[in-house]
Amino acid sequence: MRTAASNKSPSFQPLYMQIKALLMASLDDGEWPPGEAIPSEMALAQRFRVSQGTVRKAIDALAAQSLVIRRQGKGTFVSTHTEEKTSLFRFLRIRRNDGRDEYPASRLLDVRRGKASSEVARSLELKTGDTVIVLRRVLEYGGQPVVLDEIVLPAALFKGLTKTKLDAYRGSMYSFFETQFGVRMLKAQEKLRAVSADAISAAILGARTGEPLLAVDRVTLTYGDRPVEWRRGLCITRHHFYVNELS
Amino acid sequence: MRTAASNKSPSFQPLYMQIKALLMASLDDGEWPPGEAIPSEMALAQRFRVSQGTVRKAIDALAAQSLVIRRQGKGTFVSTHTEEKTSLFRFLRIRRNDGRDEYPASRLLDVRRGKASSEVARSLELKTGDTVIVLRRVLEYGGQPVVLDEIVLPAALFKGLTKTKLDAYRGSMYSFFETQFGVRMLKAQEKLRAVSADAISAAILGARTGEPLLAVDRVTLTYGDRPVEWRRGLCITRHHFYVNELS
DNA sequence: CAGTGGTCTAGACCACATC
DNA sequence: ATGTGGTCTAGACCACTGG
Repeated sequence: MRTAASNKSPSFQPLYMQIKALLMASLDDGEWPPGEAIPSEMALAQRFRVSQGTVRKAIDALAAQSLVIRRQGKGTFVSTHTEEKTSLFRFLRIRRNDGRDEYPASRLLDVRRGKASSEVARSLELKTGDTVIVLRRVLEYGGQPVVLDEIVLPAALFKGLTKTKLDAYRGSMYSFFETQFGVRMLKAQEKLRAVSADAISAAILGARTGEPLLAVDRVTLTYGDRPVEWRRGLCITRHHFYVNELS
Repeated sequence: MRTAASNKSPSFQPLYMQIKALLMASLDDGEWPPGEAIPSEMALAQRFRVSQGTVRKAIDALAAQSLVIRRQGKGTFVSTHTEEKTSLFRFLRIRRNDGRDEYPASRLLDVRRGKASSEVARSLELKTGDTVIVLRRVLEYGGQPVVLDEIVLPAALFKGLTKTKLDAYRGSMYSFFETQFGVRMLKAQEKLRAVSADAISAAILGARTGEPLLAVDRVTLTYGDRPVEWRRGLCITRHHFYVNELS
């Protein structure tokens, strides 16, 4: 039985992909907030008038992208940067040399408004000179500074962001963005290079000027692959490293 | 209808996972060589006396780990480092700053036998002092040296590897390992740091002594997560970077 | 216990590749 | 025309969670 729209061969898209797109649109709209359960597979099957198996494939595809998390016996939940460590620090790749697990503390240095450089504008799909918010913060492991981040955000999406508010917030930065501004960081593209520490960075990180640092440039994307954050992290890799899995 | 072995609740494993394990064992045995097609889903379903859908889930799981590649209308193929660019350079994360696609040429410097250091022994699950083969090679982009690799292999797995044979081989190093020694590189774990160029590396890469280099330590695994390669790459990131996608 | 996601099956049909 | 993987359905049953 086919009750949903049929699709002849040219530019064919499977039903479950169409369902997936509908679900993604609802997620983008905020119909189900982060951390909450989406309707059950049966309920969604009725809503879209397809079989449960088709909804299942659509949800599987969303789960593969970490947009939702399935929990057997409980339901399917919109993923979030707010809850346990594993989702709080989903994008954090810095580890200790000695293998001990440790999650860093964040210390905010300053928040200012500025204008997008041409490089940042290109990355964030803004016009050069558009207003941006620039944060600097340090990640500390065991009290020692390890990463200096400069974070650039489109001002239009983060109206009213101030140092005071961020300092008062308890939780990760992405959790803050998610709960206070409804901006959800879904995936990111990073470019890594080795650079020499400049005097300012060296002072903040307790490094020598000229010491090699790992530079991590990140563009973070939300629904529809819209870029919403640019950041550059400078990491001192004396006692830490950046981890990656290839497959 | 359930014709295959049933499985009561304690330490339950789904049928398709058992099938997946059987398929992986056959892959490890070399029953179907890299690049070749495995039997059709229907044939496998009959062989294991399960439904086609169950075989499908097992193969889907293998495909998700890139152990096989599905090609609609043609079959399912054992993945390889030998064929097109995309699989030849599956593990290569170095890109040009200007965004142009380019695949590097490899220039082998030397091949020698040696003894495993304690660090290498730990990574490769050998005993300190076990015999290893050590290669050094340079990756060149547009004729310019960009990466200096030191590659350590357990001698027991690569008997008869010589510089002459490797120089004569046309194709990537992993393709060489796969076709000549039956050692298949399936996944890898990398640790990245920024370091200062020593005099030797600097000379080879055309860098200044002390210039920051990206150090990429890699342990590569084959079936059963057995480590079969340790390498350290030193990359000059003036005109190139290491790319990574987070999700 | 009821409700959720997870597995397994059987069969029909579609899209793609090859002959 | 045939054979491959890909989609979709419907129904049965299993495993996990929470009241």
